[in-house]
Amino acid sequence: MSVTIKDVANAAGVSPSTVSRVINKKGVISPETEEKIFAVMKELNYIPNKTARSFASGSTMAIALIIDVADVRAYSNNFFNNSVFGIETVAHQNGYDLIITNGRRNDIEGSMENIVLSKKVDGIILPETMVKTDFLRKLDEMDFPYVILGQPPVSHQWCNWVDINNVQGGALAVEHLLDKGYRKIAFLSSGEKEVFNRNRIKGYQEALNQKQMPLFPDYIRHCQSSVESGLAIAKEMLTGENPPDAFICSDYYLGIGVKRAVAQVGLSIPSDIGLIFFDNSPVAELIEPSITTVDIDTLGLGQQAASILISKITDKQLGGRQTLIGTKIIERESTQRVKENRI
Amino acid sequence: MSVTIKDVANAAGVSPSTVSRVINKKGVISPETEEKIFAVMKELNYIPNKTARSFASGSTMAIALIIDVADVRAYSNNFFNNSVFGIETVAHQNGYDLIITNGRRNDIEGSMENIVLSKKVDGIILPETMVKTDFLRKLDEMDFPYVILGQPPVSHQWCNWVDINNVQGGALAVEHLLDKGYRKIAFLSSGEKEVFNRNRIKGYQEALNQKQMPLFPDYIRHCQSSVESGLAIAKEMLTGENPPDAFICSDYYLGIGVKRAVAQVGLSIPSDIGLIFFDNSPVAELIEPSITTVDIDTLGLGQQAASILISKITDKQLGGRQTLIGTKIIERESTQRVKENRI
DNA sequence: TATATTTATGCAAACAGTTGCATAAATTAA
DNA sequence: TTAATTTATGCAACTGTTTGCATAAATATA
Repeated sequence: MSVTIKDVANAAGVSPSTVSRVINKKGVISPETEEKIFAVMKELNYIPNKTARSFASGSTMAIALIIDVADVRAYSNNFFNNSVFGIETVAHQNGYDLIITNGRRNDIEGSMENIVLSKKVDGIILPETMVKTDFLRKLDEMDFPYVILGQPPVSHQWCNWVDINNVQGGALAVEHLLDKGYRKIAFLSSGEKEVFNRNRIKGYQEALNQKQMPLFPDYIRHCQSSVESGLAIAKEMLTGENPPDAFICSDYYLGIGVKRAVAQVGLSIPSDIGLIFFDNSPVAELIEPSITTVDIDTLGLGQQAASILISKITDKQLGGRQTLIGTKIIERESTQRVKENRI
Repeated sequence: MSVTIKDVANAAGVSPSTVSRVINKKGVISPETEEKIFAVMKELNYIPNKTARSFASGSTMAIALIIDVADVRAYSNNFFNNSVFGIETVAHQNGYDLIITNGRRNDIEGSMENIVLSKKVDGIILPETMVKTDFLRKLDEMDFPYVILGQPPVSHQWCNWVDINNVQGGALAVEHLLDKGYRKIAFLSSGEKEVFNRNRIKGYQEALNQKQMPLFPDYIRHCQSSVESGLAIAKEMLTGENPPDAFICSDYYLGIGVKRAVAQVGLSIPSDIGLIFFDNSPVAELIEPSITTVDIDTLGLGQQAASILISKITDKQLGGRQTLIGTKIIERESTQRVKENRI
């Protein structure tokens, strides 16, 4: 049917093992033999059969990304998109194929069976939200390489993980708003349980403390990730006692909610109220006023995760790597309390 | 090392072939034997080795999606996201794994080698933008299953492809605007070459003809996919002779550009100017006024593509399938020239 | 009861590479 | 010149599963 290593070997007058060694650059081969074999491979259009190689060598040269639809929205619509590109790019550079598999809520065991135990891939990347301690323990027992996107439970804090530096993001947002003259900064989170929200709040609190600003407990509110939720809570806060003069939101749905609330109570952004949301979605620069964001490098997140995973596959002795990907403020109109002095 | 089919066979007192037949539900097996084997498999935690199965059977139970970063934006940010979920879901339901591989502009041959010729997958899905006629011809010669997302060149119009019904989308947009009382409808495309733009324009023209409305050639403008481009061209049209009173845009960047242009020339949406853009991005309902969109079912696109591909893999005799996925109008404020009579 | 058919299972080859070990040839050291 | 070492290659086993063919046992048919 198709050309095999034997055909190449016969045509080149050598044994299949020699051809194999040329392909894999293993062992010592005389320059003439090597040249000859390359020529024959080209002539016969020989492409090694990946399945056979995996089978014989025991390594699949593939990694899997396990995802859950729910996660995709956790960071943003671009999260998946960008991270996948990052992962795929690095994987490809290193000769690995990328398999995408949906964790299908709570069926992480299914993924385990489908991908890990069936020897389909050499390593996996999985989001923190899908982590179950048992599952990680099994992986550890098997010495199976994995990297977590996000920060895992404390029991596994020394495993390989990569996360956005959400603490820093929260702090940067506060510092930026203080810089711009806002003094009463509220934080709307998209959920109490999410580790990333907790970290952002941590950064928010630390920055306020460090700048010796008062910390109002009821300025931290956990909402759902929706425009309606953001609108309702922001409106309540703005019309209550001790209203804030700025909001940091965990995602753009909440941000849009705040924007509407501000309009509804007759105030305006940025002169009365400052607004920042996390994740530099295209929405931020398309609406009016444009919104200052905390940019999170999801592409870098994916690249880093893939890179660490591949290192671990290559060298199983490698110790844990914990990486935080820095965030940065992208300044737009929504935080310009004082008109900018443009040069 | 790990449990193999032999271990199961030994433990159950049968031959490996019998175990294999149980796993694959092939041939006739006595109920007692089957039961026994299932019990042993469970007891030993036996998981078949996928690589070995692929190797022996010649089918990998995997499909690949070949993408190019450029395409991701062609339809929208959600295109990739949603389509991938659609593909993955259907693939998984049928026992297939999904491999994502970046076509890396113009290196479709590289993908061919990496994925197709190396026997890594049983079939591929690839976007029309990556299609090269030679490449398809090679696939045809090998009788290798593939499905195209979008409409391929005429030479391959009878191969398997799935596309959004862009002609219908263009027509629906026109009909909706006419319904709402707009009479001079312009179309801003995101590029002259793109097949989807040409189809949308075709639908636009057909609908206008059918409704016996005049067709102004300079109402069709090809822009770049950017806010700036949309703004510039819309402004030019609005301030020129014979200004339109409505715009259909190929994507939301152009749509936002039009929105800004309308504001800059002192008109307003929807009372003076109607606006619709393609692809129901979240942006559409977050900005003010909210924008009527032509919704394209990218999830369905992916599902359908995977479904057809798998049918083709299963039955190579199967003839070509050409599928158009219907679009629909999602009505919002930007096309309410006359205040809606709410009940 | 003998023969034909069906049912259930085993045997062994095949899939296409990789790799440890053996070995012949070439080179270097003694 | 012989022995030791290095270099280059081949041999053959091995990876885990599938599957065509053979066959024994059970059942149906004559």
